[in-house]
Amino acid sequence: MDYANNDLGKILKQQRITVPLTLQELAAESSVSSSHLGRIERGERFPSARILRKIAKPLGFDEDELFTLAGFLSPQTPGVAEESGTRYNSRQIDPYVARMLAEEPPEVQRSVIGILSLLKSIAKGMSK
Amino acid sequence: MDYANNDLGKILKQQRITVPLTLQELAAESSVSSSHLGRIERGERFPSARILRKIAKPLGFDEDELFTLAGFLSPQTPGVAEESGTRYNSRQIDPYVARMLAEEPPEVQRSVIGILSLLKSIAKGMSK
DNA sequence: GTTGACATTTGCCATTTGGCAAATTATAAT
DNA sequence: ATTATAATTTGCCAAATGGCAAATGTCAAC
Repeated sequence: MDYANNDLGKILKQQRITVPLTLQELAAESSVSSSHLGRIERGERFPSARILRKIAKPLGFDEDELFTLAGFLSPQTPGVAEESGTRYNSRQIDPYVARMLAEEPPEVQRSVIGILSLLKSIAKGMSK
Repeated sequence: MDYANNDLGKILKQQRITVPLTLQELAAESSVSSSHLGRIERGERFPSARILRKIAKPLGFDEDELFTLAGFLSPQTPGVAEESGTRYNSRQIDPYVARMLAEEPPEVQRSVIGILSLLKSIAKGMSK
């Protein structure tokens, strides 16, 4: 029924009023229909990422700021943090190895793992 | 008809294969149906922000990394970074890479780095 | 009051998303 | 080979998104 848990709508409306803009003006600047914007503000619709992105600048929000408000992005962009979910292994990464790997861009890091898996599967095949 | 312009699907599949995970395993870890994941990979569906968020961690992506790849976030938006505290200017180890490497004994970890350096020196030689 | 110009809301609809279950396609194992 | 089993794809569907146009509200000048 009444989708009550509506922070986002209120925040958006508050910001629009503060700017100030009318729904139609915001619609014009963001290329999102005013009817849709209105529904979003009063919580009848939930904006997609595409819509959020369009209205961010006219409202003076940073994109990621809005994404976080919408719950699309977690409050803090995680660093190297580990998370529950998958069983954690007792072993750790050799500090020297970690330092060397950390200097490589993510795609290289992943390629390294890819090669490692490949070598392991080859080795496994040979022993059999 | 064929939605060809599909970077994201390929990237996602590539990463899933590299990890490696099956669609069903990824489905289990992300709580997204395997059929939907499959369609996303081959470009028949486009993932919403909610879905992207769910699959980020199992695939070893940062959330904002995926959002950027999906075109939801403009490139190089500095997450929540520019604020006070640690600006993590330099690189880090990809969580997935960390997890995989941690399962290997130290000597294997070091060998991996050895191979990496070797490859880099070869590449360097070639470009000259 | 009435009129007119804006602003917001509502009705209706096409399109998209995403899940479930059945069908199809690999992949082993005997 | 022939099963058995796992993995991927397809068919179908409910729910949600978002736009357009018509309806309703609001507020000023007359």
